[in-house]
Amino acid sequence: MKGIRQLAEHLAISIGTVSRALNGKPDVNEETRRRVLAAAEALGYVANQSGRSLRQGETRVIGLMIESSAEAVENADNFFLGVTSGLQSVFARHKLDLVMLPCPSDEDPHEYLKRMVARRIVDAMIISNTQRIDRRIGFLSRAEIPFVAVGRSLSASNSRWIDLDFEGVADRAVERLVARGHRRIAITAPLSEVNLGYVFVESYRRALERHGIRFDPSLVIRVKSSEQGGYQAAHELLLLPDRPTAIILIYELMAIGLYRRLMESGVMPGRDLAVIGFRDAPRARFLQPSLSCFRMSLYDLGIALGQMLLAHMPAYRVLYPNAGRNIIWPLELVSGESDAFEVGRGDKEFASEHWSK
Amino acid sequence: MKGIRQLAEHLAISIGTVSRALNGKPDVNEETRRRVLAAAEALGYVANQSGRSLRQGETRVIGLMIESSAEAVENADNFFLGVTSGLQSVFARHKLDLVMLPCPSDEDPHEYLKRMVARRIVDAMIISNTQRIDRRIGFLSRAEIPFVAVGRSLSASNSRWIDLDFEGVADRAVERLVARGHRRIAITAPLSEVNLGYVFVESYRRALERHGIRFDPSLVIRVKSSEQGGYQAAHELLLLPDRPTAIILIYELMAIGLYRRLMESGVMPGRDLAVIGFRDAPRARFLQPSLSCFRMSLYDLGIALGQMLLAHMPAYRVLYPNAGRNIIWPLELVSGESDAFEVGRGDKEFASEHWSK
DNA sequence: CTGAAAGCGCTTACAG
DNA sequence: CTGAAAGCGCTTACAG
Repeated sequence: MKGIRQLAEHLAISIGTVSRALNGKPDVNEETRRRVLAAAEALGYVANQSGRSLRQGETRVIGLMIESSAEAVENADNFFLGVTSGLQSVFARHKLDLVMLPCPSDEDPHEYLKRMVARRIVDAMIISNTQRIDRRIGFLSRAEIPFVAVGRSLSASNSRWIDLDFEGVADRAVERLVARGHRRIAITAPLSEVNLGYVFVESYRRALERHGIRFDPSLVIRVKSSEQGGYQAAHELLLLPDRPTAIILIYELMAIGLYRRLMESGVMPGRDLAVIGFRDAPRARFLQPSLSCFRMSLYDLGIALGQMLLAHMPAYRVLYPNAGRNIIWPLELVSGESDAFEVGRGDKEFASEHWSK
Repeated sequence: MKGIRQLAEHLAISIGTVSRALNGKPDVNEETRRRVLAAAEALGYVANQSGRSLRQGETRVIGLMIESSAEAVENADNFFLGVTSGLQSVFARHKLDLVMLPCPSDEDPHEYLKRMVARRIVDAMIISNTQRIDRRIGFLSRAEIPFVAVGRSLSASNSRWIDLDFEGVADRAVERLVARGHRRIAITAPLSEVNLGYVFVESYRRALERHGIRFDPSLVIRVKSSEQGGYQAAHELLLLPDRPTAIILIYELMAIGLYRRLMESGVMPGRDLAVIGFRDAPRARFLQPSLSCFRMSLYDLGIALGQMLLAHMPAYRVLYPNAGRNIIWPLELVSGESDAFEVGRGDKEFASEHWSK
């Protein structure tokens, strides 16, 4: 089966009618439609997307841009694959297909995005790994390409994003640790300009200050967001004068390397150092002691992203009137053993007493 | 900037000449070409891919089909993202773009593939997660869509694939363990019909028999290829009568759950049970004791896949005369502590003595 | 070396 | 309810 012309010929009918029947237009005789549909099915006909796209000015493809740099690969977990399922469940209802666009490591993400958009491979985009200043946002806005960002950005003055609740996580982590007597609490931050690093550290700073603890920049440990980075973070932490009694990680898998390095030095997480992770991951679930961390549903996040995107595409807007502008995505604390102890000024007993009165 | 017509108007030149200049056709005045290129750059013109595709009958997009089922997400690591970089380095030379096509969990992979191909979103495909019998292979062959599979299949009688060297891995793992006195060696296998499971178990069986060890089906532990599956595998192993002294894992991250379960029972990997993993992964590198496993370069695999695919696309065939049909991809053993001990008939001393003479 | 024109496979006003 | 025709944005024989 080649094209619509052959199908029409086979049915002895015009291509216009075939097209209308296939696309569910109302003004087609039901018997005709039935025959067309049956023949298309039998002959395996599916409309050539290039023809449709050219005529309609849309591709019915949504792009999810991800990074495939060496570091991204090294750190990769299932985040985007998890989100993908949720996105697809929304897009499938409108016969939109999702493709993942991996930006090569040696290409500037902004240039890559421009190329993809200009080529008109997709109708709309989901971008991620948002930078503090991100030129992609202005570009997509000016080009009038509907898009949603995973992660807020200073550049996103007038565009849509969903971001994880870094403030909430930092708040609750700090509060929990302070309640257990911790005063010197370290935190990890990414090396790159990715905006979540700024947001997370700032939230941590404010949370500390609310509890009357001075922010100490030397307790912000900048490392890669990977297992390796966790190992490095533990290494740096152990070298700090007046060693912190707790650490908050920005990425759950860092706990794997962190635990390893601590144990090499005989420092026991959950006894000598409190550790709180970020998202939970299957990998981190097998850590011993189990990791206190924050949980979320990637699938639900995907659904929210998909709905928010459709809410800003002219063709679907009316169907998603309630998909608000920006969302801070909540995470739920999962209590583990990695921070299940109390510290005091001098000894652990003091902390317990102090705490119980 | 809209289309080629506007660009041509702006240059006071015909669209045909603009097109030829942009596409590097030889019969264009160099001065004209320079002007066209400069104007395109200045005005941000990039050819609309739908128009090109329709006219040329090709999209210049290559698809990499991956699974996004719940289990795939759960088990996901950086395998495909790693391969992606290598693929792109090959495709970039020919201005081909790579998109990842995630098959939704609730859609049959065969139907999904048909839809993608029929819509003509891509010119060629890389498929993965090859099943023992895989209808996608016959479909792509009949449709004359160039493709390469990651993983061999019984269906691939006349098509191209690259697969990991499961035989070599099983051989060397068994040989290494037997040399250290092990006779009861367990192995994990996937629950699904994915072909690598069959290949791996069969290679293990043959390796055992070469060493005069009878194959015992009860030592093939079928679990999910994930951390959770590793936990389950350890659980089942501990319940086996006449407990095995060694286990070979088909997926490196299983070691994380396996270690956890073993340690819960006071069984120490590397002392009470020898463990050999498959590929190494950043995650598994932090295990203690360190995991003996097999290493490979995902980037190089991506390059080989890309070249093999291009070697079977009419437009590029001549450029890749040496990209053979099928490749068994070698892996290199990385010696860790997880199998660094010897066992004997009765006690460890015997084995050492036996071994040293 | 350049221009004018055909046509890739569709969808969609328009006419009947 | 159906058909004939235009046209989406390109590339490419063809003529000059």
